[in-house]
Amino acid sequence: MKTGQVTIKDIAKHLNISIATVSRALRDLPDIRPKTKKAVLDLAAEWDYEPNQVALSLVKSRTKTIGVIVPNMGYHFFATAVNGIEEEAILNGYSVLVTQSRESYLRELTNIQDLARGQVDGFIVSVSRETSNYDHFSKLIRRGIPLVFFDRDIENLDVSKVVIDNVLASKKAVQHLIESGCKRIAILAGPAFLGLTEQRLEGYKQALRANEISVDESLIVHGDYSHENSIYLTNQLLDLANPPDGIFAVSDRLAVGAMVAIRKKGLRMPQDVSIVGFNDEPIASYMTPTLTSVAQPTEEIGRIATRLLINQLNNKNEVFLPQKIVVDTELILRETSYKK
Amino acid sequence: MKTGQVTIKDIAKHLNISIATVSRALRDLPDIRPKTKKAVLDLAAEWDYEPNQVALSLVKSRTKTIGVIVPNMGYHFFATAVNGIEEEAILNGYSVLVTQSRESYLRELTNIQDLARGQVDGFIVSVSRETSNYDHFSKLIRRGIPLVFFDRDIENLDVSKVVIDNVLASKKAVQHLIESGCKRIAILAGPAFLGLTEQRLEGYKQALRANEISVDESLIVHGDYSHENSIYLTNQLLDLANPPDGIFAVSDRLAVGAMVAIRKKGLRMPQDVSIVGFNDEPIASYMTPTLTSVAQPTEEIGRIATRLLINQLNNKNEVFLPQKIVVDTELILRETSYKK
DNA sequence: CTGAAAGCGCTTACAG
DNA sequence: CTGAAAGCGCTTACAG
Repeated sequence: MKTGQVTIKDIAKHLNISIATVSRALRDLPDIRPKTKKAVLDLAAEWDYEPNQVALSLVKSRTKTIGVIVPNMGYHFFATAVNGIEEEAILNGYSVLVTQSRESYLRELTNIQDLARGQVDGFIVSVSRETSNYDHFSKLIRRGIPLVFFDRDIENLDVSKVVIDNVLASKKAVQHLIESGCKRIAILAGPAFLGLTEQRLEGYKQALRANEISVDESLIVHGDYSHENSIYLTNQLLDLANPPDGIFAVSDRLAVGAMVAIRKKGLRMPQDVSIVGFNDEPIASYMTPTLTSVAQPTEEIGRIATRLLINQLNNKNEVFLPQKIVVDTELILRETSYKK
Repeated sequence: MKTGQVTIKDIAKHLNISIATVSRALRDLPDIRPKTKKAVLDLAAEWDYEPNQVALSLVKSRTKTIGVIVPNMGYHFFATAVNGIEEEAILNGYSVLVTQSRESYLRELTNIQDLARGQVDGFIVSVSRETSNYDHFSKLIRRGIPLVFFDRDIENLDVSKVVIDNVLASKKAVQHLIESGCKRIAILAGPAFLGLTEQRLEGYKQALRANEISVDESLIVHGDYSHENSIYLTNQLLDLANPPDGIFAVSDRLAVGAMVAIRKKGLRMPQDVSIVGFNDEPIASYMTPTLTSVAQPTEEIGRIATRLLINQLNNKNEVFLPQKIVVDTELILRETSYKK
């Protein structure tokens, strides 16, 4: 009985054959005497032999592993997207290595650098809120390491991406609030400087303009996605001399914070204030009242991103044409807004 | 300008020196002529050289990577625990590779097998609900690959673990319900056959017995942690001829489902039914009414597990004594139960 | 059907 | 201060 990690060398020595023969037996290659093969397989089983992937990766110059970097797995959206990525990766014989940037540029940078040292064949990334320097991505491209963005992307970078039409999704949400009778609609717009934030803000403005409602800057508030911040911002809105009667939150987390703040003020939803969230997380159905929200096909987004990446990986020597896939969203009507 | 992955061989050739010298220059080792070193460093920077971790791992026979296997990152508890693991790992120069079993034994098995092929130095695992065959863990131990359990563990296996005292935590929760006036207390007990389920059920029974309340089997219901299932089970309880006036749910997910079901029946909380959940997830504070719940130091649990594992990794040649760390829980009182 | 040799990208004694 | 050689665990032509 051998202890510790068993190698083909150990097996070869014990059986008095060459490592090449052991390798062939283990991989079920032809041209091997049945008796030899059986001896190798038996001993391998007895000794719990497992091929060393690290050695294999070195020989093959590929790891069959995809690196995924998301801001935070605690966000339901990312946990779901990663599930889609994993499913699709497994289907194609790939493993997935997930790391979080925790919204820190530095962390995103080191995660990329670490994994880019040969541990993964390519990356699927949703950019951290803090990231405004894109050199780490450019370097990846320069080094020929495939990269696909999803959800939060970066403009002007020659990579594939899968996103939703944020302008349109946001416009539809605000249009719904207008149609259900809201006159003063505020937006909890998320972190400033995030491309996604700007797009959703743009959709908000477009909807107002289309209905000849003037944009009131005091109804536009920015901030991170935390619960506490959302409560703080909502109180700020409700304390205005002329408070909003509708709030569009660009995430369900923000919407939930808003609901808690509104309830605490003794206001009713949707009678006093209507709310629309974004992402349609499970919590939208758990709240009282249940929350109207913009749904994205989150798992599918992960799957598409994975397909794009694997496709690029499989055609590394052909010319690469970055693709931008835009998936549809759907407004799910619930109790925090009037149906129309 | 070189394209593709640059190696020390490329640099050595271009500079007309040996790879050993390049290696030394890159790693800042002594005994190297400043001029040589500068030439190497400059070229490495120009060419975006990154050392190949795969090759390094092979040479060093260790990857400095910890494999983590959890049932589901979508559960807030595991997302939080993994955050703790990551923090502690980074602090010690380790990377973390996270995979999900998705509550599937088969998936847990293949995840372990894949990562055990040299990709990680050790494992931190919370066992899948389905797992009743432990051979994959025994094999790990036999092969000398360190393993630490947290939350959901397995008895009679020679490994370290970090857990809470589930019997005690559960007993305290039920005692609280009794003290706040509940006469008929039901338990949403989670998946049967999970060690953790049995322990929490045992605590429930102990609390009842200590108060001379007889155990009514119709008030004990099992099932998975899904929202739909929780609603179904709660309806079943509420439809009893003699329905409960208190429910102890062994997870907040179950408690939230129960709350939705109770609300739909037009019952009030805590006036008609009191509720206590488990884990004290953020959602406990978002619900209306806010949810009383048993809090565990989840991040800290992850950190402790990581410390145990790294410690074992650093002392591989010494005799190993498995440790069982039990951390404290705390009952957080909120609106779904009467304070006393 | 089997083995010797080269190589994947790196580190590490050992010479000089 | 630098290089040649062996080795980490494996695969892959190439001989025989």
